[in-house]
Amino acid sequence: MAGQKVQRQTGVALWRQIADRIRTSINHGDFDEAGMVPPETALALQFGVNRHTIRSALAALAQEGIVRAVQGRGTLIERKERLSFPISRRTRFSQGIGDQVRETRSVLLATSEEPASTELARQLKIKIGTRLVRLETLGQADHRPVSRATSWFPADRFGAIAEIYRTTGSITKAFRELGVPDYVRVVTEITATHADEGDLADLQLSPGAIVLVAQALNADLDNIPVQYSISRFAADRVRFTVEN
Amino acid sequence: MAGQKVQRQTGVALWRQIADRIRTSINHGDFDEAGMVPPETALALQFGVNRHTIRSALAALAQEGIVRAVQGRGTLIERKERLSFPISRRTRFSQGIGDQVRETRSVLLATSEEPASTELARQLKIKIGTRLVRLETLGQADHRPVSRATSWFPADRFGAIAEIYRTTGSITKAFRELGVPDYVRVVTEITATHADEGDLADLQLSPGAIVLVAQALNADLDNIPVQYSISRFAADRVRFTVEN
DNA sequence: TCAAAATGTCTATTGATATAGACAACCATA
DNA sequence: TATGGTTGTCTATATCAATAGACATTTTGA
Repeated sequence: MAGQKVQRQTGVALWRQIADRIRTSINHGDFDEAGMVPPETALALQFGVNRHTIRSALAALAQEGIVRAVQGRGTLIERKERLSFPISRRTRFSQGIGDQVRETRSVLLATSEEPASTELARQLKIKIGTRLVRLETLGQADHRPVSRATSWFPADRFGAIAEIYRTTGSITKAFRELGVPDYVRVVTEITATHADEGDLADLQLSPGAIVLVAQALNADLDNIPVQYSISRFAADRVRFTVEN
Repeated sequence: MAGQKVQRQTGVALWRQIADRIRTSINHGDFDEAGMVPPETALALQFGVNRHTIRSALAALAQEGIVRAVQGRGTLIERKERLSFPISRRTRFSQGIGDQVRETRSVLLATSEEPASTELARQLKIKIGTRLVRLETLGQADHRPVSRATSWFPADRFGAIAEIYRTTGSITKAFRELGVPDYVRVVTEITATHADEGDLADLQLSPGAIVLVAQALNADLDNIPVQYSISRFAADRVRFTVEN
């Protein structure tokens, strides 16, 4: 694997490009045998840059907690992870990744009531201006933030959902208490974009990082829409799996 | 929309962060009424940076062909597009986006024959070392590159697929000629990452750009795997839609 | 036709990024 | 314990990124 090129004068510093590539390689398992990253001098040769530039890249990865440099020995890999997140008719946050991590948790960041916009009314198949409950939530796996989501629910049926969610930390349980024994995923739209200000804060990312955006519509068993949500996932921590 | 913050000293130049945000806004339709981007002075105020920094961002977008500055008038939006790409049991490249653009085309970049790696053997449910045909293809919509894909097919059944694909430009037709009247998508894995060197060239992207990566397995009607592919899409040009 | 508003161009200065080289400090092991 | 390989630190220099200000050029519309 000789001479991987990096692009200059593109507005993305070399150290950041290299940090992104090394992080990808770690997640891909390229250095699993040694359990550590190649020496700085080797990386400098490989990427065709100065050793100091490599050091900047590794310092950034150390800041993220991905590697740890030990003088005299080398740079050890501390953590590698990319959770597989299934998307199916029965998509649930905690269930889907439950067998991949020790602990999943969901935190309510904020909630409010607001009238349905044109777009939300179209998605939820209701009239514009219908009152909705909005929930801002943060999904965590083993105490590391994985996703942040904004969800809307018709207020007439689910006015109390925020309070129930706050105590149970589960949408599924909240639905059950409010007379929806089961629900299914109708459609999911997936895009990718750069992390915005909120992503950087909530998901603990660095600028230029990527988020996968999933816009989803859930309906009850009578096919009546019950939830529309926009979830943003740290792209280097998750992968979506669509089973057909 | 006042005072959107940009992050400093993160290895991503301010002009690039701002270019990415403006591109996203354009694709989101934020400036559709005017058909043009706000004045440079207004953007400078909004992002809290110098006007020259805004000009660098707009120059980058002009280079991509997304906007065009006209002295005395303003900066016009030239192009906005994000194709919707359905993922379902019957996912096909050209069919899926056929009604959204005037012309879709698929080009064969390269082909070769190679033995199955451990990973490919696992996916295609064959023995390691089984001979495979590898196809490198480029998908275009209205003469703009949208995706690049690497596909593998068992060589015993599909040894001639490269030649047929080269003339027809269609996997579906090639399958049909080789005795596979129909096929279905078994599973799709979706991730997002930064564009690599090949993406930049083939998809005409700039560094720091995002690609959506879809790893897919297709099987014939007897549920025997016929194709494993890794497709890379320019994230700002497509969106995946999962119908459940 | 003039003025306002917008983009285009130029100079100057500061801080971040990248290269280059040298050497210190530390670890593993022969 | 001596040696080779590794990370840590320092100085110096050149280029890119960002700010600041001034003014020219073009378009639009009052």
